[in-house]
Amino acid sequence: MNITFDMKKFIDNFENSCHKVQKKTFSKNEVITSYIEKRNQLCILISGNADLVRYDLNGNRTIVEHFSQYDAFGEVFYAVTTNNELLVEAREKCEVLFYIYDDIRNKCRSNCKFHQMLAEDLPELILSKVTDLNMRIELLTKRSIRDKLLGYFNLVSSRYLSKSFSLPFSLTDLADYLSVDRSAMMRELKLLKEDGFIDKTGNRITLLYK
Amino acid sequence: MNITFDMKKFIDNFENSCHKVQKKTFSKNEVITSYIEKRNQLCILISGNADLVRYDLNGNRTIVEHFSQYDAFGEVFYAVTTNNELLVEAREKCEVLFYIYDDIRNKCRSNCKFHQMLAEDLPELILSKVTDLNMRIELLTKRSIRDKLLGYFNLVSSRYLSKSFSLPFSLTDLADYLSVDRSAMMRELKLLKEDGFIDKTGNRITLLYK
DNA sequence: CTTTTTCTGTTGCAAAAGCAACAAATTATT
DNA sequence: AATAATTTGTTGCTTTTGCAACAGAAAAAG
Repeated sequence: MNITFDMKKFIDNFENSCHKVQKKTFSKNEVITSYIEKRNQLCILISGNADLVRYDLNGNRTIVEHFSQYDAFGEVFYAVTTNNELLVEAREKCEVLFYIYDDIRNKCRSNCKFHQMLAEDLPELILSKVTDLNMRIELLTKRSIRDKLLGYFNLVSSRYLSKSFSLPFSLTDLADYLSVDRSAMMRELKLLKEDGFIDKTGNRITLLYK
Repeated sequence: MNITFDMKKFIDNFENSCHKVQKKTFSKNEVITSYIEKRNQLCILISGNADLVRYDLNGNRTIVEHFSQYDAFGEVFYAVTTNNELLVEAREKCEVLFYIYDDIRNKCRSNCKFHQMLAEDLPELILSKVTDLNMRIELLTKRSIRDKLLGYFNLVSSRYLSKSFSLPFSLTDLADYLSVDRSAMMRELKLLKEDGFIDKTGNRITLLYK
């Protein structure tokens, strides 16, 4: 995520700040939080990476969002209307800060410097979430697996400023992220290679066009 | 959109407030704004309804978002990475307020009451956008046209608190909103009727399950 | 270092979705 | 009120995607 204020510096100064903020560590595959209850939680990932995953009634798994350092997540962002399970799962060892959203908006405001600063930059924080989600929607509205793949590769490519990059997750996960069948996606990857659009070795992709 | 503060009252008191805010009226099919240039615009729809529409290179049209009274939109919410055209088009006569986002965050803050109030409620405003987009993503990640239709109908149904409702747009537009082929969607609607899931007369839908 | 588990790559077949085209119905326009 | 434009409903055919199943590769666990 693209945050305009200096999250690192901000987080570094956290320790001797507000006692209401909890910092927890999770190991691989642990569930960081679930979006079932209404806790109005806002979480920030300090290290590691994690996925927001939905399991639907047909047994499909969807990676709704992928989080890396300094990304924000939590129920504040999600009006849980669905009866599907929504979990944030650690992909590797993760450190996470837990806030209560109401504390950022109200209570702590006047007395706690930490929450006050966070409140100050809250619009930017949430706004970067919005732009992220809009990019995700643009991907998902592409009509074919091919266009979804190319769209995704373009995003990653421009993020790393390089035509060549490693995918941030496994191909199995990529299929769940693009919301398509894995084997169909593998087939399309092969075709993209054959048609000279990309090169692919393991999960390293090189774009050959433009 | 679900805003927690009283947008109506807020808008009503606008007239004798800040001269930087522009109010414009658009007639049906007019382009309210385009997301090509970087103007950092934030718009609020006071009346009417409009769509954020994307036209891609394959000639597909996608309704990215649908806006009705008091919904917010504009480039602030969208990091335009794509080379596709992104337009907000009026579906009927629309009144729209135009803000510059920076004015809300910085300049006007101390002296203009209107911007000050808006800044105050900005996190809530943006947050409701986030939850909207998340619902949209949930729809788009459904694997079949049937599930997309049912998911969408559930949303509308719970919004109107009724199993029976009129669709807020035409079936042609619904297909563009769900990002599927229109004729395939029509076929699926027929099947949903035949299978006893829904009843349908024109664009009035009645849910027959649960 | 060996075993177990997960991930990758592939395929044949079935199902779903897209495309194209058209007539009928509805809605706008003059 | 007549004409034009758009939307709805339908269908045959084609293409794409999904499903199931499996073998080999790679990664994780013991």
